[in-house]
Amino acid sequence: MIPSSFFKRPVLEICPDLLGHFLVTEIDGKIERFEITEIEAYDGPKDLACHASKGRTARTEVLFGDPGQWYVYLCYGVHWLLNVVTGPVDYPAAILIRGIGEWMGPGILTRELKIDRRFNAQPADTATGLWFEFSDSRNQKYAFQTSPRIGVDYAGEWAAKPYRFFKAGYRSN
DNA sequence: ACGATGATGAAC
DNA sequence: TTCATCATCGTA
Repeated sequence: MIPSSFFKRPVLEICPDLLGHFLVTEIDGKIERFEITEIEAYDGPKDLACHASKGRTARTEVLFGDPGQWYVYLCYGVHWLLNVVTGPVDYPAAILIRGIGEWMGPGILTRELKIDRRFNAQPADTATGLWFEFSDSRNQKYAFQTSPRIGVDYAGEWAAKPYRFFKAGYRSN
């Protein structure tokens, strides 16, 4: 299991290290592993695309909390989106999981993995039934590319920042 | 290109 | 309490 300490550092530093490793589910005793192929960084109070740019509210409280916890919210009233909170401590940032294995798209993967608000503010560990694992060693590096984030055109200059990370060949659009 | 569908934050 | 907005997706 990837320990919470892995997430206790700047989000832009974590993203390249997380690609290629695994998101793991345990549902009804059955364990499944999915390679992480596409993610996005949401980086702090000044990032207009980050929900925490609205400040500390009931919804964003988890972003200010412990690194390594899940942040799950309902998007467009339709899809649950899965994020993991990153550090540093008291700095509101997170990584959106956009593509895993065959499932491309942040709303599709949560539907397939039965992820909803039950996971919000829960730790990413085996007790929760949703966690990360290193594919080989924690220092394994995988080739990746970047692009602007998807669906955040409203965020001004922040919309153009290359905060989307994806493994080569796994670009979903 | 557009509608579904509901939580959220801000205004009133 | 009302209103605009929104880290998407399937159908057309």
